[in-house]
Amino acid sequence: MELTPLNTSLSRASKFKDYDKYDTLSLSKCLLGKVLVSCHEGHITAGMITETEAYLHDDPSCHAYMNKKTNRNEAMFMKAGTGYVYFIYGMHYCFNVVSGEEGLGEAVLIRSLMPLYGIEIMQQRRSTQNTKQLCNGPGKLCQALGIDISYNKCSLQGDALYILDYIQLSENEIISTPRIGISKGREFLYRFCVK
DNA sequence: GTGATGATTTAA
DNA sequence: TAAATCATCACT
Repeated sequence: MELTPLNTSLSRASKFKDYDKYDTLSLSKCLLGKVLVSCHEGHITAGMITETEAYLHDDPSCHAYMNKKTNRNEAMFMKAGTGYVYFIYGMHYCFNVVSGEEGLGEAVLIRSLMPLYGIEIMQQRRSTQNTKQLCNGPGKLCQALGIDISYNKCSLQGDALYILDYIQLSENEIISTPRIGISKGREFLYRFCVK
């Protein structure tokens, strides 16, 4: 697929708002093909979501498993369409979209993007020219889009970080596999990728 | 206060 | 394959 500049189809795309209309697994698939946009320190960067993972409330690998609230996972219990950002391995941020009923504790981890806009800024932030290496990992895409802990608990219906409708994918264009980097809950096929 | 751990990335 | 690197969490 060719990279598309923001000034054509994206400028006419509408902001996705129906976070509370989907259960978490549906939202994980629904977000594939949409575009995550950040306006950070005066720069717009954006990429199409190509990989997601679902974290359900009754799933042992979920930060909110057993309805356990901690300082870190507080955002997961907020309403669908809230950003949940956490810091891990002493150096990386991961970005999630809170989903499901408010108070339930579910989210969709955004694992990979196809860079679409602000690629030079992403290259600067990531310290690499290699476009394929800009957003192909949860920590990488956060660095590329300037997503840090200040975006935790932000509304994704605002102007700083939001999602645009873009490409509508069908079920047979999505593949499901076990999630990456977890020790529990490997039996669930909760990782979704664009074929 | 202490110690183990982690939804990762990078370089070797 | 292993090191980097530290906030977060549970608690000897």
